[in-house]
Amino acid sequence: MKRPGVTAERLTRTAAELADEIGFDNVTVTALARSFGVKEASLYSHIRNMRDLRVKVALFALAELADAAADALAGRSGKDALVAFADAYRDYARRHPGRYAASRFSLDPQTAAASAAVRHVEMTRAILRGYRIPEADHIDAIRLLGSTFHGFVSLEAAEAFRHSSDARGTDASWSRILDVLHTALTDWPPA
Amino acid sequence: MKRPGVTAERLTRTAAELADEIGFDNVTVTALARSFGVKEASLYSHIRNMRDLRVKVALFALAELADAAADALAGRSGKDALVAFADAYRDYARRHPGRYAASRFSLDPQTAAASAAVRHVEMTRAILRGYRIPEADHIDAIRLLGSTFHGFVSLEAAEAFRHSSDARGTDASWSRILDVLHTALTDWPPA
DNA sequence: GCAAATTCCTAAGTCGTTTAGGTTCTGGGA
DNA sequence: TCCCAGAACCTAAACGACTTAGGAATTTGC
Repeated sequence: MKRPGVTAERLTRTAAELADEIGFDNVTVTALARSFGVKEASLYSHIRNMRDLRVKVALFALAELADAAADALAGRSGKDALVAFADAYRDYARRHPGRYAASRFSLDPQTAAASAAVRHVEMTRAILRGYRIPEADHIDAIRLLGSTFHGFVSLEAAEAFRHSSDARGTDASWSRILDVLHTALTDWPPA
Repeated sequence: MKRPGVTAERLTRTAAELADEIGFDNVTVTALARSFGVKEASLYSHIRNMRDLRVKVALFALAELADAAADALAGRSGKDALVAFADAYRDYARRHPGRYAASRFSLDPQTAAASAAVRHVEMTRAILRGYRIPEADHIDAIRLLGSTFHGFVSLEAAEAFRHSSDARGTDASWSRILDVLHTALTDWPPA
């Protein structure tokens, strides 16, 4: 009777996949144990508790997303970089809604500081260097981009754009918004 | 032995208050029943189920937020209106984090169409009329503002800005972002 | 081939959601 | 006033999710 071979890593991966299928919040010990053909209690040899697992999935998703963004960014600059970065972000969220939700899981300070979230900020900062924005304003610009990307993507995921009076697709709005952001960064208003 | 006098309305209000204290996701039948001095099962005379209650709280929050925004908007126009509207949004989210989270609860199409969410869109559209933006682009601008506001506010709630290398407060970034949005709307790039 | 460490199990307790069905309170008509 | 219909509340119980304790089985390394 061979053992299923559960490990913390496989648990994290499977939880991430499950999250994409049924939603991050619906990933449960029961469902996870079932997909390994194992009893619930057995999982606790590998994870401390459910929160611990969610953190692991969050870190996994953050790293994966950072990798995707880095790939998209490679060799690009200026508006090209901005769009590629933004698209990588949105594509990931649409391809992996559960993992994206996981990446939004609120981490405690030290965990966050040691996570790939740092790379996200660094990449955003790299994009900003393609524009003439005072160093002191970078933090504001980073927050602007982060807010807009995350806001759009999460509203899109929640289908909050579904009932706009206008039947226009979200793709068109997205590229328009990137145009606007590019212009805004280009003509960054002085303090 | 006087009866507690539970009603759907009081349940909704209490759930909203509770959400602000302990978080929208942590509002449970048990906690709610306890705060009314009543058994769990008794709540089911007033609501169909937990999801039903969450929807009620979402509608309540959406309406309350729309009222606050409308107040803020009264008598203002141009950038003044934009900033007042945005501030109303952010203030509400900070004063009532649980209700704000509730207002993000994904509603089904018909419920959403009958909700105060419609007023939110209308108010945003009203603000846009203060700028020279082609009617056809309004939907994009609405989505831009909605994304940025929601994105900022939710990242702020998740304390995602906490560990930015820069120790700068979020207030400064917020007002800067509003400046940038104002400029972007003013110099709306042609298609 | 054995001992230790690991993996997995059973059993059980807690908490949250929900239903079924019974009891008690309340208001309005006879 | 009395009563009775319907509303408000209850007990009991099932189910699912999370978690711990302690034991059995399997794998690993010597």
